[in-house]
Amino acid sequence: MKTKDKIINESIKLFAENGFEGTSMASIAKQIGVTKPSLYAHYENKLALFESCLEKISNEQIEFTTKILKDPNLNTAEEKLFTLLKDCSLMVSEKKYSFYNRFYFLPPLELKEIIESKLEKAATMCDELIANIIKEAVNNGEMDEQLSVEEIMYSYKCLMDGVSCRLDTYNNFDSIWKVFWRGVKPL
Amino acid sequence: MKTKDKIINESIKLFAENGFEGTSMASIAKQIGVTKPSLYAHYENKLALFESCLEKISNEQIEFTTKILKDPNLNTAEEKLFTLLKDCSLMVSEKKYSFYNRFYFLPPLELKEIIESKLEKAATMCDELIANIIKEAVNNGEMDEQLSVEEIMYSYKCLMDGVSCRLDTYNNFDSIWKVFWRGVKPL
DNA sequence: GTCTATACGGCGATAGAC
DNA sequence: GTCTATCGCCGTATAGAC
Repeated sequence: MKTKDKIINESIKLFAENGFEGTSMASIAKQIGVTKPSLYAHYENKLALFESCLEKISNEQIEFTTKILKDPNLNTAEEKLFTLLKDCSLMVSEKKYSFYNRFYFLPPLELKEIIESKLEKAATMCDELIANIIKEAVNNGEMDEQLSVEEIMYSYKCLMDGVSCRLDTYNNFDSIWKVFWRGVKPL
Repeated sequence: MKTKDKIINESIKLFAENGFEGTSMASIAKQIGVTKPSLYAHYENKLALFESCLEKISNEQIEFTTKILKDPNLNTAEEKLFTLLKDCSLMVSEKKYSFYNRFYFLPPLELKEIIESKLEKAATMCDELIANIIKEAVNNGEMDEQLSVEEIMYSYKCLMDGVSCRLDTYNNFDSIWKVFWRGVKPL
């Protein structure tokens, strides 16, 4: 792997674990096995490096969500949405989704606008994909037509936020899913 | 208000907004209108100040949860749990619950153990209070007896985590609550 | 592109006068 | 208890040799 790619990959992990201010250029360099100034040969400064991380994570998030929700092996909305919930949570342990969550939920004030602008596209696209699944499920009777798409959407996204901010507590998703599904299926 | 109390109150807000490393002693001093060394007359160092914040927040969290769940004006489990969910979320904008969440969900690695030990009591006590409400509701038929207390507990706590980590998205709690309650009430 | 050496600023913390 | 002045450290970032 090229140095530039190593830098990005390790930076994502370190930023996810320690935050922006908690991650020093020295610690990134050490992790890769180069010296600090080498980083500046590939990225103008710390902020530029961080922005590249945001872009990579944003693209991966879209790719990941699309792959699951358009997977031909997953037939029902229930299968698709459950798999997405579970896999997002598993991604937290790979330090990728936790990067997304950390900076989405708790952006450092001075980076807030940059982060929002870089992650907005992923957030919008993923929301749209999920909304389409829900619409279809309401129409074909898999979910209760007495509920609006917005109501289901808010609930599902709340589950996603909940499970992804505290992984260890939710090693068993089945309970959470059971209650949610009782709530959205036709009575 | 005494200087010592001013320090704690402003520190909680600043730590909640900017994290531990993102909050300098200088910024706390400036916010209060004193100089940096004055802080050290009241707290031994930055960590000791932070630990005092943790203790205050932990106590307030217990007090707050107890007040709602034991409120004689709230009669049903549904009223109590809905009120708790909503008010926790509103507390985020007062920078108190967001302090709790920030350090509970994303503790800086070197402070992880200290934070857990200081917030453990609040977490355990609040969980117990909630579990009792749920048990009672399952027993008196307000919730479906085919669901276990654990299943409902996981789901409710997931909602709490979800709504409190992203306040702006959930200004309308009714949708989320509607789906949850359909999920737990008797069929 | 990578290194050694270094500039410069902000940080936590302290000394000592009032 | 509060201040001014200052220390030592570590952070980002750069200069310049190889």
